[in-house]
Amino acid sequence: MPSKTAAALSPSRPEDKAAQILRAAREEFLRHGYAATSMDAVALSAKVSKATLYVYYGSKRDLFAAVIQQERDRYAGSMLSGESGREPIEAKLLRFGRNIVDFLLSADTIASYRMVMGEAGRLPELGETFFSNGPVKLLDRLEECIDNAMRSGTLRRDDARCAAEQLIGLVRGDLQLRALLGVTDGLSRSRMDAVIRAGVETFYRAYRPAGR
Amino acid sequence: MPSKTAAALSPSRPEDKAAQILRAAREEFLRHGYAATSMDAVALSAKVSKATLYVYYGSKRDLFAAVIQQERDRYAGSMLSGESGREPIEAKLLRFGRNIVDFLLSADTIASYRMVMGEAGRLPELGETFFSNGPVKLLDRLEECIDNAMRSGTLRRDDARCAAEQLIGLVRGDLQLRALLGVTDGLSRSRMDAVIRAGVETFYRAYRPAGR
DNA sequence: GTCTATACAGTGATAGAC
DNA sequence: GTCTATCACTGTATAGAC
Repeated sequence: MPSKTAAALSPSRPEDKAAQILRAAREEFLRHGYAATSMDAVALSAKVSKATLYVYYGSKRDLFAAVIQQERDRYAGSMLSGESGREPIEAKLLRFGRNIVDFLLSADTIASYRMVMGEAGRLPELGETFFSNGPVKLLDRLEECIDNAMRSGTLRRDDARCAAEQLIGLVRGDLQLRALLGVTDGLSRSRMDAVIRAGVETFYRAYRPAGR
Repeated sequence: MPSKTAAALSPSRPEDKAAQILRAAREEFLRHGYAATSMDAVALSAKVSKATLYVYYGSKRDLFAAVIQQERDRYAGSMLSGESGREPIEAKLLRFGRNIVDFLLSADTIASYRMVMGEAGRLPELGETFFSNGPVKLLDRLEECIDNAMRSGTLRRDDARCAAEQLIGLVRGDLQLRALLGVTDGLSRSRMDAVIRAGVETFYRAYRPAGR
């Protein structure tokens, strides 16, 4: 009963070892970036030996790719949910804006943007998958909401996709850029909310139905 | 007069050696990022020995900081100039938008954003100086232009700073994000111009004077 | 000031014992 | 499958000749 039971008899880790490694790798890559993260550090953080690590992920690039693949899924959250039909459109837009900015400025999101952008020049396919499974998903959902509002006459009819991009651009302002560059001032709660409210107001001025 | 004349007698390099090193370092850092750039590569590219390199810049971080400091100045360009008073406001806004997007999406700008963002988490003061001497300068100039337009009644009176941020956010759309992530499709000239025109239109809808 | 040569730590990746 | 020990290599930084 050597190998088989030995594996079954280590019950202190009910979860898969691959997932354990992936979690550690994610943390290290997010904190230090790709090039500055060593496989030693990942192995140490995952509490496995480096050789074991290479059993699951053939190379550092493979491991990084797996982390990115996993990261994109965070966008599938319930960012735009909770809508009740009776809610006034401006309140709804404001809620969307706040949720979107909260998400974009969360420490994890900022760190993963930095991580992917830093390597996008050398690993372009990773940037593409991140983009099409991350930001695009968010845009799709927002477009749908805006399209509904346009069809119901709550917003002026126009290109919903374009409007969704514009709403994001407006509420984002320079907040995301500041966060990505590590500029902490100008990111107070009050200023963030002021930017979001002003963005929503501008959006509604441009997209309110004629005569309102 | 050994050392003094010796320096004067190497006429093959009229420019300062420090500048020569800085140029090479900029190129390497922009292309490969901070961690993935070796001092060997910089020395090779600058055609000096590594020891010489360490004479001028005490460490790799110092050299990187010098590159960032230099990079911020690229924003001082004539992005918003060329304005003739008679030009209609919409045409002027469109010109601004095109110049801003052209600048933000240029290969050099994208590379320097990636470079600074990638290290902003570990070298926060660099991100701050880059931001306050780069993007903020652009915003200042745009604010001034919009403020003038608001005072002259060409645009509705409101917070000019906020409006300037919003105009940038609108014309930027997802173009900059795409470029930073290395997503090449969706960056055609025609789509870029469509995004910019739509952004300017939305901006003007929200900020045109009442009754126009 | 500039070079060659090198110290010394750390890198990704692997071999072999268990 | 997992570990320890090690490989070949590259990294930053410096000493010493000129």
